Amino acid sequence: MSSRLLTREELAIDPVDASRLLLGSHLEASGVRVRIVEVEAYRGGDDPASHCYRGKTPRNEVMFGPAGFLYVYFVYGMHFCANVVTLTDGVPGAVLLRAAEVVSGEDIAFSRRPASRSAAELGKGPARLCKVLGLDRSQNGVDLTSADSPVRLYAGEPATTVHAGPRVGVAVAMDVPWRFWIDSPAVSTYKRGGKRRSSA
DNA sequence: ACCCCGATCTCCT
DNA sequence: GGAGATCGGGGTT
Repeated sequence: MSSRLLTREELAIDPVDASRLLLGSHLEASGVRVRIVEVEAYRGGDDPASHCYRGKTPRNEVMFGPAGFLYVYFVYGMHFCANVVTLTDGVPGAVLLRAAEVVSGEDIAFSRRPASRSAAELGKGPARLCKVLGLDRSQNGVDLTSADSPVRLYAGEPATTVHAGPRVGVAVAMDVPWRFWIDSPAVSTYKRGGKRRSSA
């Protein structure tokens, strides 16, 4: 079981490179530990799909800060999604955690998501992943690289085979394959970019 | 004040 | 496996 925390220096890289680093890494919070199996890279002003595309706001502020912090945002009026901030202070970038396998604390994970009908389903999706780890906006901005932090990120086995494809639910920049995943039953099923397609 | 955005659950086929 | 319903917040006007 990997117990080495990833460092801020290791994470201060382009989110596309950080994605490969994060696949296979472990995230631990409130009694549950997961292995990341699917992520998406987001940049800043040059990435129209990014929360930071139009500059800094109170919500995306954490993405502009130093690497190694957790960026949590609210979605659909009832869910949360978690990202690992990358790059350096002043340069926005993050990796969205889309899916993970529960490696310990499975009983707690099931208690947080009673609707799950299999272990693979526990963290199969960005909001589900947050749910099993107990992540919400109160953890926005916590340091993932500190042993004292409520949420910690550990180095994992380097991924051997990494798949890539377009990001989920993103109607722009369909040509950039910045969704990355490794083979796992917990990888979310790919849905083509939103069915609503305005003329953008 | 308004518009746009999106993940999951629950049926149903 | 697929389709429809569900909701609140952020950003811009």
